[in-house]
Amino acid sequence: MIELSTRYDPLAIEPILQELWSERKRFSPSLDEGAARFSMVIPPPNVTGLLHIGHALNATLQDVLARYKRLHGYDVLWLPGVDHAGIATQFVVERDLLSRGIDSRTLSKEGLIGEILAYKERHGNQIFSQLKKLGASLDFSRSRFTMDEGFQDAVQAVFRRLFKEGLVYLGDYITNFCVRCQTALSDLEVNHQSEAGSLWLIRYPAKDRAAGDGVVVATTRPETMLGDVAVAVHPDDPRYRPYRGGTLVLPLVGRDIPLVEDAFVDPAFGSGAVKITPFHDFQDFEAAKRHGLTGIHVFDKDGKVIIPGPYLGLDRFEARKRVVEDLKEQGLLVETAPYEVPVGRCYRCGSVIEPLVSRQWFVKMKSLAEPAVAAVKEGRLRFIPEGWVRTYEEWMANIKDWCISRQIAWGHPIEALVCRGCGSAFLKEEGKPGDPCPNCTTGRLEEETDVLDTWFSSALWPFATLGWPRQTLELARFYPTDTIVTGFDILFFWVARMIMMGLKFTGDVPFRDVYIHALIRDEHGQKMSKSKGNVIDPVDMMEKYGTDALRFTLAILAVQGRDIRLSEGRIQGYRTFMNKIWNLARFAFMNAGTTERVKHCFTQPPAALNPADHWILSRLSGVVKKTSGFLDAYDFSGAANLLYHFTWDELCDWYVELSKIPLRGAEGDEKAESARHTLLFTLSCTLKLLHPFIPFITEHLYALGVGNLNGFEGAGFPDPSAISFDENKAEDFAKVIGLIGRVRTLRGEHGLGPAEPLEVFALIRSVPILKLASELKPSIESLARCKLVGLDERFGPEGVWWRVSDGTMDVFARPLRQAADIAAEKARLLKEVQKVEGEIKVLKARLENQGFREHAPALVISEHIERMELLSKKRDSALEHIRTIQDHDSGVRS
RNA sequence: GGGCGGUUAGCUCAGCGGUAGAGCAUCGGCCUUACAAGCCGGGGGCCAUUGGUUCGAAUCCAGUACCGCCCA
Repeated sequence: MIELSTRYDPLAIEPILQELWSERKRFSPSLDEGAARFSMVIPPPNVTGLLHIGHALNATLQDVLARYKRLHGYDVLWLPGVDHAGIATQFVVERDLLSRGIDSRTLSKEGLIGEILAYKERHGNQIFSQLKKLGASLDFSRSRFTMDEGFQDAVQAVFRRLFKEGLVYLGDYITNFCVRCQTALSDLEVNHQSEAGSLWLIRYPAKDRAAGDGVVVATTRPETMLGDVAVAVHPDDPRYRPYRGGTLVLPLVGRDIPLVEDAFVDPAFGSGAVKITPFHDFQDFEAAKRHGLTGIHVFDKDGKVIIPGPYLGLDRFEARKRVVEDLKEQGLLVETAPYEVPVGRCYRCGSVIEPLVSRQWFVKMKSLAEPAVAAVKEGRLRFIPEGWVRTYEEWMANIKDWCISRQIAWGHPIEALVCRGCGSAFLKEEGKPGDPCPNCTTGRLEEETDVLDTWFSSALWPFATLGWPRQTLELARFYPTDTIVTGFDILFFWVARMIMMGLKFTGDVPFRDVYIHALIRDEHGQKMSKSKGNVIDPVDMMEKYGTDALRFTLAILAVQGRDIRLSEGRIQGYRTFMNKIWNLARFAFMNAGTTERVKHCFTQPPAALNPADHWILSRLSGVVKKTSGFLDAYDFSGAANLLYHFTWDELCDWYVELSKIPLRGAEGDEKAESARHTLLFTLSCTLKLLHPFIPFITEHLYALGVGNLNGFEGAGFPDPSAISFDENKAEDFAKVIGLIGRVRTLRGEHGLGPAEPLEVFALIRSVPILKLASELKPSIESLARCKLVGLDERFGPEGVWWRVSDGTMDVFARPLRQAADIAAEKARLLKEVQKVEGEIKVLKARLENQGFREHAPALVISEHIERMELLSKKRDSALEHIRTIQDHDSGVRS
């Protein structure tokens, strides 16, 4: 006999299974040609990263899919890996060095890379062991790293081809520059937000006019005025007509600058006149181009002023203070007003971004974006939920060239030679450093020292991890992958770029389905952050409540199209569900006898069935189909909810209780045998259904049941067509459940404790159900805690009873040790009549409505009529009963 | 400024044309030998607001208000 403790202790079984799973390489694909394949790649976390709750959600959902597909017989590859995360990793290591008193700027590039590699050795790949702890069924033998050797080949092959096709170019443009990280960033790597600041109004005197005459310019960044080359106003703005074509004198500098007209100026902003600083503002850069103006560099890469004069060498923010002071002194500062200023900050370190003009590498995006949009339009690739298609298309339609060069040490090198003079670029093999530039007379070729944006390599993830550019077996079998599961925060960074690169370099989409899940917030909808102290650490949760409880919580909360609010209480709540499952198995095993018999019942559907067996198998069969439906549609929450309620409300609360009666039968008793078999079989199917969500407890229990450590290996998903039962019997049985429920309600509503003896009489107007109720007398008496004293098809009992009806069946009950309280019963019945009559009124009005009878579907009308009849009978029964007890009452009194 | 989403029970959320649901919380009764991390029963909602479409709207459409996110 299999014995279990009374409480489920996850910590006692999880480590053992984890160990077993990795030892046996259970999660490597068989590569069996005969089997259908299913593949996913994990969104690679940062190499030095730790598992946070978002990773836990992401990995849980993928694991549900992977395990579900394995149960369905697919040859599954779920491939793990990590991302080198250039800026983020270098940032972390530099901070670590600084805490040890080392300034990374004093190190050579090689020295810094050495430090990063050392750090990676110390802290890297921790996330893999955390993913194993989570039960993620990844094939760790195929782990990849975006900087590993094969990946380097892929990155360089892609760069080379894009370069040869003219899709990569080197140019002087304004880009977002982080003065802390000392590198250019792409548009996406800047977080834009509003911050409290000021709007300054500054008078720019008009040249050759009376003192005090001039144009008042509005700006949020006065320090950049040192590099102003013009002032712009809207062409239709009447306020500035008099200054048209005029010249202004730039304050503090004394340089002459023109007044230009440009429709990009918003007349409602400040004074309606803005300064043009081409080299430190994106809009101004474009405007200057339109007006043929040349820009002036104000700041260097450290954010310090480089213009000779009193401000030389000052930091941006210091320069701002000094400029404002000086303007005030000269009487040119008209006004300072509080203003919400749009500020761009580095998404890694949070420093204020400085737009700078510099020579950077770019990828031309337009021709890459077009096929990527078409792939979605043509349905070769789906977004789930599909609402994201619009966001995707919007971004793709307005896509800008992608700045891919980064001035950091940690990343894939840009293997190119550049001429500092004319800005020409060549592939590495086209020359060598020191060669004279073929395109100009003066320059010499130098090796490019910039590295590629991390996302450049991440964009190749789905195919580079499978061996591309080599034509490997894995690539042939598992590409395109089936599904990618990710958060919407990296839709542009990553998903869109993978689609573009996949199409460009493999000729096919990188995945068929993109499942986009929500971000996790705390229970009040706040973003989790260390500074707020509201972070829920998945590893803590696994240790406290068990991994399955955490996974189940995440899955059941994963509703499409809404943020997930997570509280520890929810996880605690689902821990009780794990305990419920444990005890369900405990009960089943307790009553099962030998392990041989358990194994048989676990794997073979029962043939001989009791009435309750028909019912639970019918329910089970429906649940199997619905679970598949939910999971095929990525409705994780729907599936988890369904399984939760089936397991708890139907299997545990009803079937287990019902099975106790036949299970009391002696050894060899047929009814006992059927119940035992059905219970064990239903348990085994339920474990399979739940397994994708909660792999540890289910595998442990299943392995015990079948007496085989390999658990679900080769078990297969429950097959509804193999479960036979009689649907009519199942439906009749549901009525008997209703009868029991009605007795319980009467007992509860009259405040009668479960120990108080109760007599019950049932008036059932259906012969088959009446017969079934008679057959199930012991079950009814046990579950409703009563004595069933009578069953009749036509007449109720004599005397004073409580009575409740659902229209088809009237249930009478009365306490044995006390008189039935007539006043209370009357009050209860009156309340019921009132409620029922309210409903009848609504139904009647609808049925009498001509339009309803003409337009509503026949089924809906017949349902209304049926319901109306039931309610009427219910009401009549109650009214009749009120009369009966009244008569009796007056009879007693007279 | 453009786009997207939300507003349903005290809290957190399902439902998305045909009788308003769940979990938690709450109230009443139970240690009924699988489970007190449990069992049985109950109460609680003009489905933000205004219009429209429809025989019928929490559900579809439009506007409004508030909340949130993304892009400029």
